[in-house]
Amino acid sequence: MNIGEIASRAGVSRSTVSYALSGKRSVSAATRKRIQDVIDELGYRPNAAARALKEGRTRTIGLVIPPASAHLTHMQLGFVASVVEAAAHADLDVLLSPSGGDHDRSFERLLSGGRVDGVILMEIRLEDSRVRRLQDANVPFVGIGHTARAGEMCWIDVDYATLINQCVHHLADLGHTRIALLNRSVELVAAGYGPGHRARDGFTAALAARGIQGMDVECGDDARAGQECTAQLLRDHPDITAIATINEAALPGIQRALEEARLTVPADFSLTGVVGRTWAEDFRPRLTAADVPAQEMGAQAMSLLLERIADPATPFHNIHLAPPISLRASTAPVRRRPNG
Amino acid sequence: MNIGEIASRAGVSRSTVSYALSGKRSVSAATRKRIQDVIDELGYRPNAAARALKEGRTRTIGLVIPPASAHLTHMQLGFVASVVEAAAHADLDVLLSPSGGDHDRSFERLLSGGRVDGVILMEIRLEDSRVRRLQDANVPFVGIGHTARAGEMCWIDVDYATLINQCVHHLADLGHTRIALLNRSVELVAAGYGPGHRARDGFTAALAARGIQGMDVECGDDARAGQECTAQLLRDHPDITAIATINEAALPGIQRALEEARLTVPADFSLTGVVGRTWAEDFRPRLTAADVPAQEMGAQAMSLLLERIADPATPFHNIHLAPPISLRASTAPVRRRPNG
DNA sequence: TTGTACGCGTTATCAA
DNA sequence: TTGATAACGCGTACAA
Repeated sequence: MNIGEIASRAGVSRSTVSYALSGKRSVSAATRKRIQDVIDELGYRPNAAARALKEGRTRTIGLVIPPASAHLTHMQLGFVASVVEAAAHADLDVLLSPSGGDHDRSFERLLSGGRVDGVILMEIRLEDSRVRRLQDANVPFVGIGHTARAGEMCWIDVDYATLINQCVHHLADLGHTRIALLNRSVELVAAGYGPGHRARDGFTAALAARGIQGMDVECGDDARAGQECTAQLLRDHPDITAIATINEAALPGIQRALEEARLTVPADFSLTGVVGRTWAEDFRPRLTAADVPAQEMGAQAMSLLLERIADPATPFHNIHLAPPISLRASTAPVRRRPNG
Repeated sequence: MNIGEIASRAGVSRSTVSYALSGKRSVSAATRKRIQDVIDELGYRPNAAARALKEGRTRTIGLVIPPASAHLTHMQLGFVASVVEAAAHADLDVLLSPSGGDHDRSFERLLSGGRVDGVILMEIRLEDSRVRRLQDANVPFVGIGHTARAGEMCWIDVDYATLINQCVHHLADLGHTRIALLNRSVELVAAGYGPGHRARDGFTAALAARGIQGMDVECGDDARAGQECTAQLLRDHPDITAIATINEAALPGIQRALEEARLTVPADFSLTGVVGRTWAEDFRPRLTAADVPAQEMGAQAMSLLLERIADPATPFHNIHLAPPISLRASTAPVRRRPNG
């Protein structure tokens, strides 16, 4: 079922069929209808490979996700979902590539096989070899997240430093003077995961500004780790009255540990941080937090990418989102605890 | 940077380069090394479109996921992750297609554009027009889930009927006589979502077998809905002592509602069902449940698909998984409640 | 080991 | 203005 088949059945030449489909030459209404009827009848669609070969573009974009994709957070999942949706909207297909290591076959295929017109890169490290590879391969790309050298690429990111900073100020305003930052996993932070580092920076800066004490704890990206870390934290520092976190997946565990310690949120203990919007609203009590608009970010990343694909000389746009902190029900003025 | 470039730089013909790469003809060691050196130096990779055009296969498989991809459950996410991983392992790329409605452009592109060698279809309904479309388009495919006519396609699925049946028997053995099934969302069940229907069938069958009473409740796929449904359920049927569920996303909400009702799991109330393994283990108390091995299922679906692609005449394999119920800490003998 | 036809859609060029 | 012809993109595999 190729264009020749359609042409002969419609009694026209192959090019006429092509022109009728693309509209790059006018075709008489009668002929066009005849062609369209045959196409509808046979369910013909141009072969993607042949078209890509000729046009030099694939109408496909690559989405590079973290390798341990089983552990995608809700926020990351929100990115994936919104990117896929935005792509579908632009009639683009999305090729998924789980990548991380340097010698990644699937990632290399994306780059040098001409499989995609552009790439969206997730979970970027401060030093990320994939960025260099993409630059060298001359593939248009946009990061969700960015490297240490902000100017070297086009990206959209959450301003974790500012947001965690604001969280701490909010807690300090409520009278909290012992605050913990529950960060992402040790491995991730050690690997130079930007949000982890920037959250820490914002945290210490705010602590210094307010002259209060805090501790910074790395925590695995799951509920169990959240529970253990929080329990440990409460044991080691019983005077803590609030936690700020960027570790979405740990939240249910944090909550369980607080319950086990007979601490009610927000009466006895305040909880805030940076999490995806739906997550914050689904949580009980509803979470006072900076709501990351994962949905819009994916869509924005896609439009940045389309712009780059259309004109690779476009200057690098850098979008640093600092969504306002939504006051909900998980923070309250500090209350002196029995033993505090 | 195409094969001709490599050929001329290595001083051989294009076909020699091709043979050196594919190994389908022997090439002298010296020549092969010369070619490989040039390839390594320039980072050449065969153009995917040209290769697909000639070979008639794309080395890409399509993964059709539910459209409202923002609401993927952990289990579904596990499928996606494991499929992507299995594909990467087989050096295949994965094209993601969010589909659901009948007029889905991305889905249609998969079918008739020759973009993929095969398709893995998720979230199948009892009557699913996409199955017919795939059959008509003659695209090898494997379902994670299956339609009402089991024999018409190749699939791998969780035997919800049997598992929920076993859950009820387990609860009945513990003395529970008032049990609720917390199903997936009304919309999903109304749309003919198989697991919802089969879970209900297994539920009513087991109730009848044990001569006990139960109620079947549909519940939205999120924590909030879980909380509301459970609260409502406890209000309407205060004599309920156990819930079985296939609604993973509702679990945190179920738990919150139980807590609010001052019911401790498992002392006052038993909770069980069919959920992804990691989810069951992360839950507190650890969930007695049929652990769906989402990871292995994705990998198995992929190998079924590879088999079908290799030989489309392969008889349809149907794999109905009924993983044993793992006894953990969320079910216990019924305890007469104050008002019960 | 090399030359070359082929797969298929697109588009420049030529013809009517 | 519309239709037909042929070349092109690139890797593969048969014939030489």
